[in-house]
Amino acid sequence: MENQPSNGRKAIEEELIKGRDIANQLLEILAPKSNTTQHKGVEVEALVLPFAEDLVRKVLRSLTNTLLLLNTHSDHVSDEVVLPVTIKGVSSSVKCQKPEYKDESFNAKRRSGSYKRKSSAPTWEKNSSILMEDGYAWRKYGQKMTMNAKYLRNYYRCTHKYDQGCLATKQVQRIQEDPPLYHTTYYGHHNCKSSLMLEPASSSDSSMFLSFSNTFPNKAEYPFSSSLYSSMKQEPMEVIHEDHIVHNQLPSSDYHMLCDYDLDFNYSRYGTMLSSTESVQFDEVCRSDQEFDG
DNA sequence: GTCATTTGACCAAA
DNA sequence: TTTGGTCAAATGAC
Repeated sequence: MENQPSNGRKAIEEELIKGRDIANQLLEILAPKSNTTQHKGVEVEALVLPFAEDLVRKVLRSLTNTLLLLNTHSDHVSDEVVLPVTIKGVSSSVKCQKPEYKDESFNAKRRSGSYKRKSSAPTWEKNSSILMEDGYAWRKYGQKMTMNAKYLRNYYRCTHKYDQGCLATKQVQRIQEDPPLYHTTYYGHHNCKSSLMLEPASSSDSSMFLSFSNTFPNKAEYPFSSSLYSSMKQEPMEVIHEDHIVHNQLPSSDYHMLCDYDLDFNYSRYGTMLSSTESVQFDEVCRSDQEFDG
């Protein structure tokens, strides 16, 4: 970051300050400020949540803009957890290419010629001690035991691969048992409109790039990063907080994850978590080993 | 009925 | 030939 041009650095600082301020506002709203807030219960939540959600969106936008700036003005992000790289022949900052396939080629059973191994260069990689959602709707399409790995590798594609031609995929592999450590590798960029992350920010052209920018560095470096949690159709919601996975049955009309930013302040302190439509009591906390252990 | 996951098979890169 | 990524039928949940 030291090498940022002054205008770029200024813009980054502004974005970070903005994000911090909005996060502070959000914290004030969510923090149990007084008894009056508490005993009003549900009505207060109903009033507060939409505003809180709006603030979170602003925080996310600000932070993703920051990451955009970082990637625009720097060849690398100095972080050992998130490794933005470039797909072979495709800059990470350009919008996604159109899907290679045509509609007619999608008809059905192509058991030949469709197993091309992807480029060995991922778009993003990250290691995380917690399993984080990333703001996109993923559909698992396979799992495999790989060489030199103790655990299954899980393969996910964007849910909108077929309806919007989104070619983004990711692989999640548990690499360590205790403490749990997961390696997530992203390939390609989202060109779908599955996420609130695509809500147009000030610079609309960045949306494609931002689609993967939400893999923030660790929270130690970005203490004001925020978190919403996901809801999944047909599956108990998994929220991992401090090495725990919290399962909640969240009805959801769409297989749509909100975002995954790891919130710095302690959610368990408030006993609730936020989605776009509801807050859910944390009443069950358990460690889960089942998803990636097969 | 619809949609997501599971899982064995297929296929191409290494 | 081995390994890894993807397909698609079977299955299950809602």
